[in-house]
Amino acid sequence: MVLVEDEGPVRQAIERALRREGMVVTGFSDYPGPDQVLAAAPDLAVLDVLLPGGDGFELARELRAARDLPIVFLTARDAVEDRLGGFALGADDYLVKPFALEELMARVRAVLRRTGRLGAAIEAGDVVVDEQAGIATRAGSPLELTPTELRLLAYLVRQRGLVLSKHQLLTQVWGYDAYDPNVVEVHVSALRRKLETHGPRILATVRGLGYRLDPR
Amino acid sequence: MVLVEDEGPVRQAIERALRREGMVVTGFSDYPGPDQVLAAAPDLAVLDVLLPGGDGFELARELRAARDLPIVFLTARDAVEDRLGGFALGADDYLVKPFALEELMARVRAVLRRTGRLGAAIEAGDVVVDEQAGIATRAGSPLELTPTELRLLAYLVRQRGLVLSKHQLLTQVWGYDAYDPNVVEVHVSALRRKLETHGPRILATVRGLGYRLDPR
DNA sequence: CGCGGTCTTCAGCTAGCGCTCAGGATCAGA
DNA sequence: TCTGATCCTGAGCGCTAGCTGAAGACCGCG
Repeated sequence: MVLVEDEGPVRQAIERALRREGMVVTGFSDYPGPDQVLAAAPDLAVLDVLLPGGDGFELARELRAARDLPIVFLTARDAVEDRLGGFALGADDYLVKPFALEELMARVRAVLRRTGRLGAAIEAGDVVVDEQAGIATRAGSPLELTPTELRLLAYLVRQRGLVLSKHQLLTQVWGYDAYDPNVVEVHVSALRRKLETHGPRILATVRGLGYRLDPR
Repeated sequence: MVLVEDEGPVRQAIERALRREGMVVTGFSDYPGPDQVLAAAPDLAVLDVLLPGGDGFELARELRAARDLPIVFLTARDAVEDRLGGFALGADDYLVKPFALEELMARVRAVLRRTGRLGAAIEAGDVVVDEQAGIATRAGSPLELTPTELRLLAYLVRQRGLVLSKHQLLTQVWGYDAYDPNVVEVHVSALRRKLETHGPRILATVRGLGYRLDPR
């Protein structure tokens, strides 16, 4: 991950957010040479278009010439119209300032997923989940999970150790707005049954708060 | 948590919702000085953009200059276009009014999680509380606390060394308006029983005034 | 159109939790 | 030492969160 953005606070906020997702971030505050960028061996570059000492589009062109690197642009409003010709130049996505950090995160994830550079298996204790492959195992034994159970388990594994409210699970795993706690309860129940055929309970209920996956 | 919102009912609703999530909320109904805000040592600020006597953006700029504080804006629809343009990014997230409370909660949680300020355990002496994980320990041993006891302990830890009146605890921990001192007494009693299985008394009664957690 | 698999809804049950109450202990002041 | 106020705490009760089996809704597929 390479990030080029001249405004300090903005850059820091984005860096923190990306690191939070487990990415390795190299930040530049001024126009770097293509060699500097490529030295970081990034999977993705996030470039501000307006840079002191250079132009994000020009940098992108040079990077693209060197190797196939997904690029997301950050642009000021008026820059869009003029230069969007540069979109043809191979931006995988772009955001118009101002944007919420959440928005950028979503785009970055999407681009990485699309370009197949987003990680494979994740694990917590003896539980391994490969969402891409649709496979989950515990202590080496495969778990026969339904799609929903797999997404649920994957989310729990990613957030292991944290209490996740049912509402949070509904929005994150199901994409629901409505709040029907029982849906979660039923799937947790089913997931536990399958998990616990291969070991002790690791998916704990925290009454009044939600659930927590305890890695061991 | 600092919340700046001039409409009383809206502010109260948000405050209650945030407190239910275990956050300590300081609310302002009119434009506060940056010093006032920072005095609350917040992990996050939720700012209305349109304020009597000032401008949420200006406040945000001052806060950001003083320290690295995540900020979520509440904006009226037309305000977005006009004003947010100049502001570029800087906001960790923003919501356009009207919005569902749940929506705000989700954003706040997301921002806190991302900025790593949630799940950071707080401690006083040998007592450690991780509200995000729903776990509290004393001298390394886990305390089996009910949700209410956990919230109570977390608040006490955050305000360690200060005398907290029962009324204050009721409003901050329970979100009550009514005043039934016995409710607090009963829960303090239960909390002490659990705390004191792993060490001496650290939760002192200050007769006529309230309680105080004495770290050591 | 029927079938298998999956997800959701429903309803009954259980147990933990928070609150109220009351009796006793403790404290401060006279 | 007496007295009233304050605080502590065990006991009990109602409520609700959570669990789960079963039935109904839904969906893709042949």
